[in-house]
Amino acid sequence: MRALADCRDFTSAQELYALLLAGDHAIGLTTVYRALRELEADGGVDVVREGTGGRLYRLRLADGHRHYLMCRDCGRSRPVDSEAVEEWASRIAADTGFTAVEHTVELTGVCTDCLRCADACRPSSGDEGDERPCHWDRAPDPRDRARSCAS
Amino acid sequence: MRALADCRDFTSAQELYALLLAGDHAIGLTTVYRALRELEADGGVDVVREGTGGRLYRLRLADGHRHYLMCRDCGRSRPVDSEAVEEWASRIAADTGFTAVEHTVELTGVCTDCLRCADACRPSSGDEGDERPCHWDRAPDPRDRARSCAS
DNA sequence: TTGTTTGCAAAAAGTTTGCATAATC
DNA sequence: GATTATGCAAACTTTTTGCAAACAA
Repeated sequence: MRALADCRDFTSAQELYALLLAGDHAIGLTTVYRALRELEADGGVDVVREGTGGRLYRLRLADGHRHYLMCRDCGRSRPVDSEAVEEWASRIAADTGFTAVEHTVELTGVCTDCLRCADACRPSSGDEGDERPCHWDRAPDPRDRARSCAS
Repeated sequence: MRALADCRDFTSAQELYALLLAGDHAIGLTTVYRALRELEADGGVDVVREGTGGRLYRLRLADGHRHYLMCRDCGRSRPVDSEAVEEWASRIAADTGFTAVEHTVELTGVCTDCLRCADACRPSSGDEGDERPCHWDRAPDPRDRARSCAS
C-alpha cells in the first residue's frame, strides 16, 4: 500500500511488483495480485483497464470513488469532476428499471505537456539535440508510460 | 458480419468463432480476430471490456457511436441515451486542455427479467419444479451469459 | 506472377491456482 | 498446534504473430 501510494498514478500489478523489488522488498508477484484484488473488493483503489486488457490501480482518494482523465502519452492521471456521469448513471438505472447498476468510465487524452513536447520535436528537422525532455520517438505502447516530460 | 449481426448483443471473438463453426462456416479464429480488429478500427462495432479482460463486440447501430446498458446476468444489452456523458466528456476536454480526448463507458446492472427470475426461485424452499425459466443457479461467470430468461 | 487473404500452430502477456513452506496467533 | 499468509511454478485465457498454403488480380 505504501508503494502504491508512492506512485501517485495508475499502476499495473507488474509495475508495482517491479517497484517493490527495486525497493529491496522481498515479495512475490502472487502477493501483489492478491493484495490488489482485495483492495479492489474493499473499494480501496480505483481501477482502470488499459488497451491490452491489463488492469491499472490507483489508491482511492479520501473522498471516495472518482473518475480520472489519463494522458495516453505520459500516463499521468488527474481526477475529474464527475457529478454529471454519476447523475446520468442513476437516471439510466431509474429509467430502465435495472438494479445494481454499476458504471466504469475511462477518459484518456493527450495532456498539454505532452502535446507541447510533440509539437516541439516533431519529425521536421534535426533538432534532436534539444534539451527539452521529449518522448516523441517513444513507442506508443501504453505500458511504456514514462513520466519524464515534466512541464 | 452477418454472424455478428445475428447475435444482437455484445459477443466475444471466441463466441463468434464458435457460432460460425456451428453454422458450418469454415473459418479460423485468427480471421475472426482480424476482422473484428478492422471493424473496430473502422468504427463498425462498439466495444466493451468484460471483467476478465476480454473484448465484446456489437455491430454499431446506424446512428453511430452509442453506449449500452448490459445485464450482468443474461448479457442482453440495450443502447441508452448518452448525450449527457458526451457533453461531460467534451467539457472535461475543454476544461483541462487535453486533446484527442476519448472515453469508454460501461454500464452494467441486472435487468428486470433477471431480477424477477432471481426473486421467483431464490433459495427459499423447494420450488425448483417451477416451469418459469430461471438461471439463478448459474455460475456468475460473465462468459456464461445465457439468453434463456425470456420475459 | 505478384500480391493479398487465410488458418494452423506457437508465442505473448496478464492473471489465477495448486501446493508446500514460512510466519503468526 | 492451528490458522493464515507467502511465493514459486505451472495452468489458464485471450489475443497476436510467424509462416506456409490457398486464393485473387
